[in-house]
Amino acid sequence: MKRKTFGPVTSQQVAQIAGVSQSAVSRTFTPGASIAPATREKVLKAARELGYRPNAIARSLNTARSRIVGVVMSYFDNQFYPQVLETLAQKLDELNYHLLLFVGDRDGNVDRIFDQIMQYRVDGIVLASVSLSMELSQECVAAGIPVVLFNRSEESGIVSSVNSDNETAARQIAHFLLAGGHHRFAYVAGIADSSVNQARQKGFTETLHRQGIASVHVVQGNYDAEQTRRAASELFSVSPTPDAVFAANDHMALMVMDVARYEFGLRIPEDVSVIGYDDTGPSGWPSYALTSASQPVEAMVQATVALLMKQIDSGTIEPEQVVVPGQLVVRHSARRPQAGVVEKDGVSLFQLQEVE
Amino acid sequence: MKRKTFGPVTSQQVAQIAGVSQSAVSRTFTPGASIAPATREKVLKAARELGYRPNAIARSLNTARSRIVGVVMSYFDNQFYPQVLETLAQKLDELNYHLLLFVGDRDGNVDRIFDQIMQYRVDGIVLASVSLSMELSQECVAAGIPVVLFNRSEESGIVSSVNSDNETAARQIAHFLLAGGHHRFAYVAGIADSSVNQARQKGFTETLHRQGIASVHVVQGNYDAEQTRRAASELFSVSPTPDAVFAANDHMALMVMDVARYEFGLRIPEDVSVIGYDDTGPSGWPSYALTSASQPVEAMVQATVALLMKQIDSGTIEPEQVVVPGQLVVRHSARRPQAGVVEKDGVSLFQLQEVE
DNA sequence: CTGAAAGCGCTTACAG
DNA sequence: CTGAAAGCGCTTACAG
Repeated sequence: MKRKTFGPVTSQQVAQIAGVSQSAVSRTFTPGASIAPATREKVLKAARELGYRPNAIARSLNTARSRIVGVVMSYFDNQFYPQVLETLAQKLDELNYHLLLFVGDRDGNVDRIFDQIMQYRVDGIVLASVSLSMELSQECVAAGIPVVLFNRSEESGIVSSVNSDNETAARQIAHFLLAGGHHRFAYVAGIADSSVNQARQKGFTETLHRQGIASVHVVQGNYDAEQTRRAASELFSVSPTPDAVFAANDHMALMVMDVARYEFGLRIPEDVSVIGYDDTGPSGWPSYALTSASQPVEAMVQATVALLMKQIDSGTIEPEQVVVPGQLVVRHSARRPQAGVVEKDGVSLFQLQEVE
Repeated sequence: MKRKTFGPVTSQQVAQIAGVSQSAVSRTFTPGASIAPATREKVLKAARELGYRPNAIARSLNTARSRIVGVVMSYFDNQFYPQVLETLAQKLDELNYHLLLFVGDRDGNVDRIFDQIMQYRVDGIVLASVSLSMELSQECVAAGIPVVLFNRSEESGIVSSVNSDNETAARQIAHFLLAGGHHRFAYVAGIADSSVNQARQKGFTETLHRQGIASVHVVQGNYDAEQTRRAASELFSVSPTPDAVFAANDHMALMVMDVARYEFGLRIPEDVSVIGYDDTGPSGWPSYALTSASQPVEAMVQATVALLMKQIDSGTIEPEQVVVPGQLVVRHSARRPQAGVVEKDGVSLFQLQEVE
């Protein structure tokens, strides 16, 4: 019915040249399949001549395994995410899986993307910077597709997630600032209903309240550079001006530092201390030297991939919430407390002896 | 032979429920196929009930179009690339194409990656931060797979590429620095045999030589943070110290600025001017305010996608070398010349009246 | 170890 | 406009 055009080489063609059956060709390229060394050699030789590569698409159709993982990500200007993406691609590659990338609109228009992902019959999905609606989660479970939320979680607990210990870290930051002798606190929030923002805000403000701080000035940065600029301006415009600012992520914290220094002429940390969350590359740059709660990318990605593989291999989906511990990396953007900062492998960390 | 497990819903199942043939289901989901509205409705209803989505993998097998573009990228810590990736994913998505991401080893071990890419029968390939060997290029042409090199090129001209006008921009930078009254020039090189490095180095040094500058201190940053740190240290350690440094990209330029300021206590631009290339996000941050040659990501990606689509649609591969013009964005990391800097849409640009 | 053949889930001439 | 059927390039029981 159709005519064979001069497309890529097929196993059929290789078989012909090698003088074996098409099955033999297939077996040659299927690890563990039973094939005589001699046959194998003939096939490999012919394959080399023709430049044959097995068609992964066709393979997927039989095996019902695409070896593709769909990844939805946004906020590419926040270094944390590209770093995650790079690591994810590498770790998947090691397992011979591949990564189909989708960029999430910030509007959270997941449904359309989700539809696209599903069409490719991915073996698993990683959602970073976007959350999944209840409905879609259900559908994944029904379809038997593992999903893991990366750096976000869902209350229902119906879908797996990997996070750092946001609330604990935020509490630690509160104690760090308290111990550093600060008095007027501010919090630059991320998108209000994002799970990480909630956990960080909760840990921070609750701890402060418990320690007798009556109020925390909360402004919305929404993980967005421009909004953060405005939020920071507001922060430093109304008096009393804060002497300690915790931004829900580094991306916003760096912006806060720039606004403080270059628009308000404030010295950091003499006039105001700034702390972030993520410990991304730029935070370590001397111009910023941002004190920040680390999110161990390597460990978090490792956990993500492990979760995915476990579910793919077992064929069953048992949601798990993984929490990877992080550390408060102390640099120079915040006044240091007298005690509690320890040196470890060349970096300074804050060790909290929390007595709750 | 095989038993149907409870996987995703198939068109067959939808057909059964809708009481139509499987062909009808297929047509319903094939834009432009001839299908009666009434039939279509029945199918859509059944599809909705079952949560049916056409299997893109199976579709690819017939159409010999995967609607997948393979992208090889590295240097994720250089903001330029994530930005490119994000834009690329979005533009492809608009055309209903998808992006399979591969992370290139810095060793340039393209072959293995290439093999993987080919197995998925991608409709096109974008190589950013990695170049293709002659051999592989041939193989792509033979297989009829469009390839475009992004931000790099190949002498042979056998494969398409998209670049900014590296040499012109570098010449402009030389003139800018000359006009700014600098005398001792240095160049922080990227990987020596990368095409963009060569073009930038050539444009810069040749222009300087032609204007009577006897020597330019060239050090190797190799696009790598740590190597750049060392290179910068060397630069500022041997006297006479340069008063003008052009780094082959922003990523290195930022590092040079940090080393100059925080390790050598130099003031920028009073003691030394620094210029970069890419005009990425961090360059605009007040802490750096890096003067930099812009690479218009949007336009470059647009050109890349256009090239790809043209070749995919036509089925023929005619290599094209696209050069997108950029501009020298003037900020505060380099002394400004008396004349030539103009204000445009809120940014300062250097307009060269080159008299060659 | 090997080949013939069924089947994966679609698309698309073909004949109505 | 519609359905039956061939075919896309593989994998994998099955029977030797």
